[in-house]
Amino acid sequence: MTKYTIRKTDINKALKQADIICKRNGLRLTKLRQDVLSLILKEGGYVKAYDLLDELKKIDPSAKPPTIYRTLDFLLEHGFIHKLQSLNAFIGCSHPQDHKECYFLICNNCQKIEECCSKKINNVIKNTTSKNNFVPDQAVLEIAGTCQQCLN
Amino acid sequence: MTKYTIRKTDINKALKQADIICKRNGLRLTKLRQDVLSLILKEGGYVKAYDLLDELKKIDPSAKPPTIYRTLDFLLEHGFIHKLQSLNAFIGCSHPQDHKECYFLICNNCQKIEECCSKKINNVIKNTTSKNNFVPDQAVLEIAGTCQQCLN
DNA sequence: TTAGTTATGTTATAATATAACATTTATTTA
DNA sequence: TAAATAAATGTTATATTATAACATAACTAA
Repeated sequence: MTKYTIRKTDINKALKQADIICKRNGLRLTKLRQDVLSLILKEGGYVKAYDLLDELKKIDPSAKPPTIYRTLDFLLEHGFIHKLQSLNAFIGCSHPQDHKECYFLICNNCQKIEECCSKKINNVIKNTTSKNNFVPDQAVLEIAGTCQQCLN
Repeated sequence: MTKYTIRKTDINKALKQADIICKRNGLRLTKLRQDVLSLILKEGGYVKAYDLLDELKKIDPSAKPPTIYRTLDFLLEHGFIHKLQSLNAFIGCSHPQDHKECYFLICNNCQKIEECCSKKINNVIKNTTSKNNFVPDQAVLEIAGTCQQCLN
């Protein structure tokens, strides 16, 4: 079990890492993309697209829905963020180089998100798909419930 | 691995089963709820809420978005259907008495959905949550990719 | 039978997301 | 380096998904 939780101190690290990955892969981490990624990372938890748009407008008043959705698409495509399908929300990824899929624990009480990626989960997905002769492209695993802290 | 796929011939069975479950649990399977469940089951694959609304309007022209969403909520709550979070769509359940959670294989090519529920998946989810001291309420697992038939 | 609850009707609007086309900026190549 | 190409962003409009709020009707239990 590997736990990842983004800390404020890790934001710059994550931004630098994104920069490196982009350079290595011939991707353009434009100011807009940096700004949006930075806003998402700063948030700490998950963000809704239109809340993010409101934040972005403080930097660039001309920003509009396609501005944010296109940027989110870029960041998603290259693994810098993930989409939480059951919340229609987005969250930064602290380890974009490690893997494509991320699995999440979502606390219904405090809204905190915990990544819960593990090889065991990867394996059970692999076994499930291979038994069905199914070639997986993307796996979404989101477990909602109550986190440790909220249980006390 | 248990595979479930709804066949046309199973629709009536599923409707009757829903009826029995409702009676047993003091739930009211009203005409509206039956109609909507029937429309979803007849579809075979997944349905979008507004497409369903269009179908329902043929039976009840006064149907409006809240009509369909409230009915979907009832059907979801009692496990007669499931929501595919990554598609914003709904699909009938052929075995509502068996379990609450359903896991899905989603073919990006032919749009066919296959349930892929298994104890192994249940177990890995249990292990993941217990290691995190997390009390799960609902698990979403949706694996998108290419199905067997579409590979040929 | 009337009080309470559950379900439905209805209007309006909120929240999420994309299509389509114009313009600008970066990259490639002649 | 200039022109051609590709990639990113700007902009308008609209599509899609979902819920709030309040009125009425239908069932249920006392």
